[in-house]
Amino acid sequence: MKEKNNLDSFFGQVYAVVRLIPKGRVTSYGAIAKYLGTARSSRMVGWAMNGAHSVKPKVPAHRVVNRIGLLTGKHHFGTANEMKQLLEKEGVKVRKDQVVDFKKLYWDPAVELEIN
DNA sequence: CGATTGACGTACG
DNA sequence: TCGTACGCCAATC
Repeated sequence: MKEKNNLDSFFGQVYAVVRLIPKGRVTSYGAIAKYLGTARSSRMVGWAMNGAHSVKPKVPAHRVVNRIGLLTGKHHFGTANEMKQLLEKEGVKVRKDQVVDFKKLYWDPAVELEIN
């Protein structure tokens, strides 16, 4: 059986925000955590993504990277190249497991969603 | 039930 | 500026 999105849980909120990430954009775990009000629990965002593969619709976890734009979670996609391919496919260039022009492609929900 | 780990981030030296 | 230590909270062993 399948569970609901668990939007009532911290994980569900993370999934919702990640799904709001525009194509060709990337964000960081801390940005999401901060948006949810748990900036100090940035690690929990990573844990939430751990279950992202079990959530539908699929969560574009490949758009979520660490603070320096490094594909730290690439190893969780099954294949490391998978994450890189997905990012490049959406227009995000990846160089040595690191997002190119990350600062320019950075999408902060705490800002983008606020001005909207 | 207790200790360790973890897809991070910030603080301190 | 770079390297190391600590904190956060949940899940796993």
